[in-house]
Amino acid sequence: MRLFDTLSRSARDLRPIDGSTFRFYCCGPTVYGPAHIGNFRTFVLQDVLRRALETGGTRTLHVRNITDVDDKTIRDSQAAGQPLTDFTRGWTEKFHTDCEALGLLPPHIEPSAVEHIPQQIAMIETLIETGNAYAAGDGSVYFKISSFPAYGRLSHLDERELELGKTQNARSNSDEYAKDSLSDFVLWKSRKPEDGANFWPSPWGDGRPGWHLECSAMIAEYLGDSFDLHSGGVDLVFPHHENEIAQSACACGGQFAAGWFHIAHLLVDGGKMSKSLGNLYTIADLAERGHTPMEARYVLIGAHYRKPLNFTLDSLSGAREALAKLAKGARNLAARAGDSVISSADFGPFQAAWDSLNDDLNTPGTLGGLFTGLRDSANLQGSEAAAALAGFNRVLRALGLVLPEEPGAAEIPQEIQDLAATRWQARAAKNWSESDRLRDELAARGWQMKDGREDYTLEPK
RNA sequence: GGCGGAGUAGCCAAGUGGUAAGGCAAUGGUUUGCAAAACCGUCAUUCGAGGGUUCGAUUCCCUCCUCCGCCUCCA
Repeated sequence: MRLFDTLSRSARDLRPIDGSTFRFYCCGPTVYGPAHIGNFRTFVLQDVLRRALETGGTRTLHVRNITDVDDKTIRDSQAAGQPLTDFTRGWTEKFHTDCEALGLLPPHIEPSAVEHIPQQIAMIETLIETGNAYAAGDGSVYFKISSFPAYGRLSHLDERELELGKTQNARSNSDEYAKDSLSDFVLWKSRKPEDGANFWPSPWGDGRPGWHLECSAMIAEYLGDSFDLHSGGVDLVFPHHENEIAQSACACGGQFAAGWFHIAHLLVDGGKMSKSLGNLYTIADLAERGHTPMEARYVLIGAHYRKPLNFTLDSLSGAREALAKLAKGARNLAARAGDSVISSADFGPFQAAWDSLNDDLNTPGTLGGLFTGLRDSANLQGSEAAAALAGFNRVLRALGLVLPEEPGAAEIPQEIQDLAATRWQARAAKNWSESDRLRDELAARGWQMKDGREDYTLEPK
C-alpha cells in the first residue's frame, strides 16, 4: 500500500514501524449534533484504508476519539438543558448508529476526551516542566510556540505570509493580555461563567482542557510516542495537527506520527456545504429521500480522497443503479461458479482493481476495475469463475461495500402477490385494459411487475 | 494577500509523454399486446483559455481565467 504523506508531500509505503501492527489514529467527531456526509467522507476513507491494509494481510490498531468537551458541546448541552455527558452520549450513540449503517468497522479503541482529563493535566505539567508551556495570570495555560523550532512544518508555515501574531492584531480576544505571544495556543482554559458546571480542578485552578491537547493525550495513552499514521480532514492540518505535533514532540519525545493522511473536503452541488444553504445532509436526511447508507458510501468513495468530491442527490440515484449492476454481475458469476472449489488466492480479473486500491487508495479506479473485471470474466466457468468471484469479493470487502440482495418472495405481502396473480390471468386472457390497470395499481403501491415469457417477478420500486 | 488543492463528455469521475477507464443519464436494436425489466450496441478527434518544449502533450514549463479549502479550536 502506497499512500501520499502530507508532511513529506510524497507517496510512501505503509509498513508498520513496529514490524507487526499498523497503528493509526483518526480525529473523531465532535458530538454536538448529527455528523453529516462531509464528516463521513473522512471516516469512510479511513475505514477503506484500514480494510485495504487488513485485506492485504496487515494487522491494524485503529484509534478514533470522541471529542465530547469543547466550546460547542458545552454551549449546546446547556442550550438543551442537559448535563454535558448526557448530551454527548446521545450524539455519540447516533454517530455509532450512522457508522454501522455505513459499514464502518468500529475502531479498536474509541477514547473520549472527558475520560482522559488526568492524562491531559499530566501532559500540561510535563510541558511546563520542559519549558514549553506557561501558566498565564488568568489561570489558563499556553503552549510557547517559540520553544519549538519545528512548529509549522506540516502546514508549511514558513512558506506562508502568516507572521505569527500579525493577523491576530485586528482580532479582539479577551485572552490576549495573558499570552506571551499572540500565536501561542491554549492548553488549559480557565473556568468561565458560561461553562456552567463543566470544569475540572487542576494545579492552575478550575478549568477545562484545550481541544488540541485532547488528541495528544489520548494518543500518548494508547499509541505511545511513535505510531504509523495520523489522519483527519484537510481542515485539521492547521492548526490542530500542527499543534498536536508541538505538544506531543515536546512532552513525549519520539517521532509522533510517521505519516499523515488527510482527506479533501466534500462539496455539495459544486459549493460549500452549510446549514444556511440547506445542503448539509445527514444520513437521516438521505434516508428521508429514500437513499440507503450504502448508496452514500458508494458516492463517498467515488472520487479520489485528495480531490474535492462534488456530492449531488442525483449521484445517489446513480449509485443505486451501479450497486445493482455489481450485484447482478456477482450473481451471474456465482451461478457460473456453481459448487467449484477455489484453487487460487489471487485476484484474477480483479487484480487491476486491487492494484488501484493499493496505489494511494484510488477508490474510483478500484470501482472501475470491478466493472471491467466483471466484463472480463463474463465467459469464465466453474473453478475459474469461482476464483474470479473470490477476487471480486475481496476487493468489495476492502471497499466496505455490501451489495443489495435480490428480494425474496417471502418479503412480498400476500395482497401484492394476489394482485400480481390476478393481473397475470388478465394478461393471459388478453384483457389489456385490466392488465394495465392492475400494473398501475401495483406501481402505486410501490411494486414493479416484471413480465417474463413463462413467469413474472415482483420487485420493490 | 499568503499557503494548499481542483478545472476531463448532460452529470459523477479515473488515467497517461504516444494519442481518453468506469458508473449514471441518453439513445438504437432484440424482446414485449404496449411498457418495464433483460440482453446486444452507440455515446469526448478531445481533457478551463492562450503560448512554449517535444517527432508527439490532456499529461512537462510559462501566463491567464474560474472554483474550493486553510490562514488559531470546521471532517
